[in-house]
Amino acid sequence: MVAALVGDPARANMLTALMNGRALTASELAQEAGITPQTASSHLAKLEAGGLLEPEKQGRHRYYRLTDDDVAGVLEGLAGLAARTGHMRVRTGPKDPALRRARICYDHLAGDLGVQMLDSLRTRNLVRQKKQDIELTAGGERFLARNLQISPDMLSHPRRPVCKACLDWSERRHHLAGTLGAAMMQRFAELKWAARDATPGSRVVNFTRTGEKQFAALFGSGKD
Amino acid sequence: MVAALVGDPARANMLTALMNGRALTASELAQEAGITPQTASSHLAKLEAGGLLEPEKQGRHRYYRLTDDDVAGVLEGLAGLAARTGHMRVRTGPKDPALRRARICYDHLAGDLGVQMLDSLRTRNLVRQKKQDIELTAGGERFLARNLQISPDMLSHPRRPVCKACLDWSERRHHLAGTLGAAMMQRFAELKWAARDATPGSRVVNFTRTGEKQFAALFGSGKD
DNA sequence: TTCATGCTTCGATGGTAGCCGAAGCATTGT
DNA sequence: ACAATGCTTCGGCTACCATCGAAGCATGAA
Repeated sequence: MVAALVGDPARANMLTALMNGRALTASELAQEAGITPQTASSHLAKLEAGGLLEPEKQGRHRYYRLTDDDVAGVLEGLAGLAARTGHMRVRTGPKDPALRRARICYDHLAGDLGVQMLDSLRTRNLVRQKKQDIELTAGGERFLARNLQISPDMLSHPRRPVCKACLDWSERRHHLAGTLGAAMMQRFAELKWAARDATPGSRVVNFTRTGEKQFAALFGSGKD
Repeated sequence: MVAALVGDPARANMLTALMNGRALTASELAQEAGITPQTASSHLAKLEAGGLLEPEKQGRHRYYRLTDDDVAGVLEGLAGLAARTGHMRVRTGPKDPALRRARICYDHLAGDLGVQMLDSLRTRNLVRQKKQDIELTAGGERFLARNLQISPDMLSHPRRPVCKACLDWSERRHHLAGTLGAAMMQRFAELKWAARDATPGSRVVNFTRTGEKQFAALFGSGKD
């Protein structure tokens, strides 16, 4: 089972080190986990067999990266659960500050800015949260149409909800997922407010200067 | 670490059995995992400490349920990853026929319809649930007076609460007990909407055709 | 009260998996 | 060719933890 793979501390440290989307060599991962290369080799083979990692040979190095964003998303969810109980592992969220600030979770915005955005939507009654479910209000629809040219009919999907609360790995609070979360992220990219980092596989989202200003104007809480 | 909890096969089986949102007793979970009760007890304590499960004591039974939708979501994500590598788990679906739909629990309605009724009351804010306790709202009192001719003073009792969440035997979710639950069931009988089955000792409740219609009109969720 | 049921705690056992040292390939550089 | 680096395989050791028997509580019923 997959969870058993993530359950081992050494492997968990390796996976956490890969959460920024970059690839690391086997020895780097060994050092990251505090184990010898031969032990790491065994772990990496298991992670690869479990479909969590994908290897890439380059010279005498062997680079490993997370298979895809689904894996990263699940790991983020696990980290979120762990954070709630205080039963956390040594590493608290991503150490990379850029990753902490804004990153891709599946297809929507996560990190500090992602949490901040949902907070803003909530306090201004653009969305309404009941228990786990979030729904768009009439005011929210107007807001989206006016400021981001997003209309409700773009958001309907047979099996996916428009809004969904997704537990944020680093912030330990919810950010916005669902078709709306995805659509907003896509709009940010189209407007050239933000773009995924050029490094292949990286999950960092870089905001442009004007993008940051516009984002703050729409979702800022005054202090940013 | 949370993943280590899910990683153990026995615990994984327990969690999978709880994925439908219903609650199961410790012994049922033990059987589900194929282990003895004392082993299960140890596992359940760990899952509870890890924040994945929440217990609910009822009589000499101890029911466990998943803490919230976040937990279920992460488990689903893990199952999704596992499914990609070819390792799937089968879903259990055996159980009884019409006793499951509607029956008497002490003196109130239980089964699918009982659970559905409480769900309906909750989503329409006719009752408010705080933790384990349920209380009738002002709108709920109006609703009862108008549709079932039940007034609040009929419900007061020295030792019994008006509303109480009772864990449903077949659905493993809450239905409504207390003096209100009893009064509503009694009213259903008086209105000839439903009656206990004729066979002695049977706990089945049979709804008449008109009763079923009326019940659905009051508490239906659209699909029934 | 006494009995039965459901669950937990205690203690001991065993299997499994992580771990490292040493040796074995593989690739690159001189 | 040889050496150096990076990674893997092998073997044995160790520690952890799931597991169960037996006994201890708690609750509900007779």
